[in-house]
Amino acid sequence: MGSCMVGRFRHYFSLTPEEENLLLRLEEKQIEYRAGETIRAKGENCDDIYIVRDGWTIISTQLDKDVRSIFDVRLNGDIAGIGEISFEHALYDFIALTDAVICPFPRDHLSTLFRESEALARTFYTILSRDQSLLYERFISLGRRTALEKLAHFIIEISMRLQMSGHAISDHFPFPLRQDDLADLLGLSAVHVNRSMNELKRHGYIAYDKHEFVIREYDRLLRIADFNPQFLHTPQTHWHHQKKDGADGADGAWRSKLAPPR
Amino acid sequence: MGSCMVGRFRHYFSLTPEEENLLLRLEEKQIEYRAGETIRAKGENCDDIYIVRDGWTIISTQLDKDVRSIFDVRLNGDIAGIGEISFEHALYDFIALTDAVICPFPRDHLSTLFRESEALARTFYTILSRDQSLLYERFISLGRRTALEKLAHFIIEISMRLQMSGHAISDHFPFPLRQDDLADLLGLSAVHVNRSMNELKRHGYIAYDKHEFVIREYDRLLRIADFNPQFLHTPQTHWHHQKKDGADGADGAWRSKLAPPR
DNA sequence: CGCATACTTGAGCCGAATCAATTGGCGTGG
DNA sequence: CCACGCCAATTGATTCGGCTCAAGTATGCG
Repeated sequence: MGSCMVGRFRHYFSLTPEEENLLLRLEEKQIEYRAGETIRAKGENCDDIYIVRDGWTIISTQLDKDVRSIFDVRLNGDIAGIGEISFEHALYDFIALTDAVICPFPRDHLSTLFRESEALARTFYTILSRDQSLLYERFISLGRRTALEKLAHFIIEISMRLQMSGHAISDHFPFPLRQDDLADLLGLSAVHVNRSMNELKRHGYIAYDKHEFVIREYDRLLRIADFNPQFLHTPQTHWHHQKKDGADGADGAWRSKLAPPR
Repeated sequence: MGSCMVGRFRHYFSLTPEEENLLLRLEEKQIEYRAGETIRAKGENCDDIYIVRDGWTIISTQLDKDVRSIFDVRLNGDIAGIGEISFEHALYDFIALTDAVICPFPRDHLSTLFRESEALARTFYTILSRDQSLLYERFISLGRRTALEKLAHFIIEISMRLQMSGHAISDHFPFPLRQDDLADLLGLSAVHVNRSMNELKRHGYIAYDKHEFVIREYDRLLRIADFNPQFLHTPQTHWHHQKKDGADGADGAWRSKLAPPR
């Protein structure tokens, strides 16, 4: 089996064998974690950067006995820990939500990689850049959206990220987040997450059983969430759902082209 | 007069003359904007990266006729636009709040700079890294803090950032944000910002006249905000306020050392 | 002086939090 | 195979922080 980074970078341009080797080096070491285990706790040494190779993980912090904040979900092919590169000790927790396979590598590998290949460096930036706009979009959720909108937006975000990282079907996917995880991620109470999720379900927009999630009315969700796919570098081909019920003035806004990396 | 980047980098290590020249190159071009002007609008070409040399600026987006979200305030010495490096068109607006001096430079300059000096590259990362933890901290505000806490936290953040970027006194500074800016930044309504600010004022924790801001009880604010200075790379010497009224169990938490950049 | 743009204050309402209790699945051990 | 306990999900009742609407006050500026 290959590397998940190689796959991801191929998303943007074709790699030379040397570049492929450089990337593979980042995933030389693989560590398995069980659901719930802490990959790297706040305060620990943070010389390493991580690639999530498999499983769902979160970056979070425990503010108090019973108040937590989750900053991000890191999935297959995502990078974690660059935000703390310049600190001596990690500022936040990095935790496996499900069983997970993680590839840690020393941060110096990055410098080497950048030195060896301009294209890799650029693509690395591309990915980091996407991650930041991801944060910005969740910012909007936290600051300016209702519970229903927050949930709709997050569900779509996840569905698209999963699809981009190789998950075949975008409207049917595993969803290991518990309701209190969603709460801490979206700035809600678990109780209210429950009510809102059930409202989405009752309307038939979504369905879920155990931790299998189904999006039944993609475009309805899109409209609720006012979702802007630009920030994910989503190629148009990923967008077939929007077609039906297309008589919508705001449509053009997200019928946008992929920004080609340069 | 020198470069604000040079000053900022010196904060972390001493520069060789060559490195200083590389940095100066980033600020070769300077453009002045008037308060309210848009430096770079959403949708525009974003080949440039910006250094804020003087003035207050924000990164924001207009979601609707009367709903806006502000992601960040960029001050003297801050960098803007790297988050969009990989996109063809800017995703967010970059706006001058006060009269401002901005130094745009082509993104390629960054690659050159990275190639020429390992130390500069690392410090650049240090700064970006701080910016991300800044975002994370505001995340906590948006998701898990009350209006009073949000305001207290933001006020302290700004006061410390200003001080770090050369502003002499940390508890007395200009504050050009209007109440509806604060609202859009912290996920509140302008009306509620008003009430909460006045509550802080009534208690005597802060004072402001026009756009001059005074922090009267720093440690009280710190306690309200549950502020963690670690994420700003704050050297201990900046911390004299905490001394008085020190009989506080949680004190040790933020009496932490600066993480030296490496 | 008159208009515009903040800021301020009050009244009423609503979304979401909190508290509390119940349900249902699932693993463990008897 | 059932009893027990745990934990997530669910549901109801109540409270509250913050929003909206609306009116009034500064302050500044052409």
